[in-house]
Amino acid sequence: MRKFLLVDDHSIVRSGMKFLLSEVYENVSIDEAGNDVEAIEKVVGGKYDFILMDIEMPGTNTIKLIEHILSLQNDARILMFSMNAENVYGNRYIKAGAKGYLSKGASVDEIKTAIDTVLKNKHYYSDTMLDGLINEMQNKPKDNPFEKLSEREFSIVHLLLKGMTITEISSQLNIQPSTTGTYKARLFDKLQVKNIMELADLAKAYNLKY
Amino acid sequence: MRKFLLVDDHSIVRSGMKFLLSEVYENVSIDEAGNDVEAIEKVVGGKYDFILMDIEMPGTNTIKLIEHILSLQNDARILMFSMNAENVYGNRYIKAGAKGYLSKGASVDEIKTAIDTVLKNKHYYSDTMLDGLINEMQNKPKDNPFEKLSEREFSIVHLLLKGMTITEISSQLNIQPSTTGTYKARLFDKLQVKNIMELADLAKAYNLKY
DNA sequence: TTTTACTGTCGAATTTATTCTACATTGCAA
DNA sequence: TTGCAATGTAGAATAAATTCGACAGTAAAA
Repeated sequence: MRKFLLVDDHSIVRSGMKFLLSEVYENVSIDEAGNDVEAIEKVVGGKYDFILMDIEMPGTNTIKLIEHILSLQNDARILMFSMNAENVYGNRYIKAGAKGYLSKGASVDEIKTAIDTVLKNKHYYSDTMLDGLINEMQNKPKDNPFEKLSEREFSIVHLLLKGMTITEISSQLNIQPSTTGTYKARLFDKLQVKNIMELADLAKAYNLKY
Repeated sequence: MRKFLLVDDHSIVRSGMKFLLSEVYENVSIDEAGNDVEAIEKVVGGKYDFILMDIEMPGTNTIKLIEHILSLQNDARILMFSMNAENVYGNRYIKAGAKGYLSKGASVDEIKTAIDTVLKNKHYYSDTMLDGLINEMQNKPKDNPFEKLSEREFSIVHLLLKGMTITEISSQLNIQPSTTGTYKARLFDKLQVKNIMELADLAKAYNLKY
């Protein structure tokens, strides 16, 4: 009899997953947790063969939760999933020790594949996440990604974060818009963000003062 | 034999709901739709006794979908639900003709209650939504600037907040970039913001979920 | 019932941003 | 000391965003 644990704050999702799992796997008992505290309680109560965890749970630091669970059961097989759009920071969860990441668009079949993969103690990555992973592997990340920026790029970040446009920045710094554009492209690349919103998020995540 | 329809882009949620419903109600056939087109197709194919619909579906104007369905079946009993945080703007859906609104935090029991209520052709409101409704009835000063936005503008805000570009939004919504631009300008004007950064701040200030 | 205000939508013109390539500098590692 | 990688900087070409004027439909107000 294998034991599965579902960690998600949406009871509907838990029910859905439970249904799917019970349909595919025989001889499994499926526990549920609606938040981090419950999750820890469950894991303290006994080891699990598989843990499926939602990434977005209000008031919960999922990374810490992963680490905490792993400290209680170091061979835990955790599969993360997100109900929202593709999470660019998916690899953070892998780094924290999760065995895989499943994104919103996943079909029921893909979910099953992912679970099967993780159950075999292998890693599962959605395609979109693979890119990010490879990228990161290729250039060993410094703890603070903003440290990778040059002076000029850094100042552009600040101006950008103030909501200034390329033209405004350009005239303030007395350089050509194309130059500013180059900086922007370079720094977006270095920071692995796709738009200002993500830049802002990242800045907040590293509590960059601006 | 009653007919239910589930409209949601997450297959997991559909499975979950299906499971819940089939557990509670006997003699029901449950159809699924993953987007607006499928939903319309289903409704055209025959009336439903109950329709459960997710509020957040990419590329779908839920309000329009409600209206469209109602135009096909004017006695349709539609219950809206959201996987995201409490939606302060739930009344929009009621106004459009939905019979009720169920928010993220809903427990399985609450979901059942809601469905039962709607099935009896009565309205169901989550507590948090009631406050908003009462507020509106009392004509309290609506200090929330987002209330001033039109439906279309509102959805643009969301997409914008996701970091999407004008072009991306335009193709997702199947409208011209110039149109999207017009909305953006209008909503920026209504909200008195100058750039996305300010929009994001404002959204956070009024804890607009996105 | 006419008028007015708001909406959803565009096209064209214009302004901005982005991309790509390029080229000096400079610091540092081989 | 050579040589490469990172930097600061542009120009040209291209792509995208913005502005502006317009128009029809609708709901609300007078």
